Amino acid sequence: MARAATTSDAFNAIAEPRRRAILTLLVARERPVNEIVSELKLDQPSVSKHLRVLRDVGLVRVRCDGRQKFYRTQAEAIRPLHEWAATFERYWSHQLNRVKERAERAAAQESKSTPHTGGKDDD
Amino acid sequence: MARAATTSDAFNAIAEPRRRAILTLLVARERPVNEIVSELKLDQPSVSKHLRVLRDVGLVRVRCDGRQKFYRTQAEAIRPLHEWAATFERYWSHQLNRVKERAERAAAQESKSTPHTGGKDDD
DNA sequence: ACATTACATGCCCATATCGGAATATGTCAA
DNA sequence: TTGACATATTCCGATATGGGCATGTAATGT
Repeated sequence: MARAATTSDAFNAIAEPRRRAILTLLVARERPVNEIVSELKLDQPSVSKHLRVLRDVGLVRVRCDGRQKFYRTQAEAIRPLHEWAATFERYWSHQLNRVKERAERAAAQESKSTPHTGGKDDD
Repeated sequence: MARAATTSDAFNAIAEPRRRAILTLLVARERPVNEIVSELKLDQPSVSKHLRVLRDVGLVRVRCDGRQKFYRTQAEAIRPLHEWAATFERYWSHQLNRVKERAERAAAQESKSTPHTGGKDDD
């Protein structure tokens, strides 16, 4: 087997930096393809292919008007990502708290004696 | 060119479902490799390879003790992902609000006449 | 009808991937 | 030293990718 298809998942789809750029560009308002091309300075077939991937995983929607197609980010599709990442939030808070506490202890010590070896801490 | 390396980015690294599983498993407490193997029912070389990728992008840290290596999720490394996704939060809220408003208007109308064509709404 | 505009798709190629199996490295124990 | 245990790395093959370029298709204008 090889890597999972880019279209298999929102996680796989957003791994590509240009696709993230496209999503960012299209979140505020819909835009026709040529505008994405000129704005991000990619060539048109490339943009179309990226849009295809994003479309396949529901990260963008299209509205057709004459010969133009207006794409727009489907923000809800990013939510699962956000929620998955949020799962880890309390843990990085923990770590930050530990760092903070240590800094505070160090500062308290600093004003008394200036030691060079801190107390024995985890991580 | 091919797809960007899995080790090029946290975004690329977490595209793989098993790597996400590993991160989830290792966030609460550190574990030796064999425990990851038995817990997730993957074979050992596979786990070692995934850990290598995660390590390369700073998503896990290792502590060596004798012949064992204890891995643990480095939660901070997931933060950029969370923040990138959070960028879109207000937009999916918007959409939800619009849906909600429409539902409320519809409900209000419902109690009066039961029309079949709503007002002209965007999206 | 014909040219032009706006996108989408197809083809080729170099590359990185993941799985599987084997093997290498490193540590402890007898 | 020899052997068992814990983990890492390597080689292989199949596959999907993204860039570049050409071509296809649909809608508009003249």
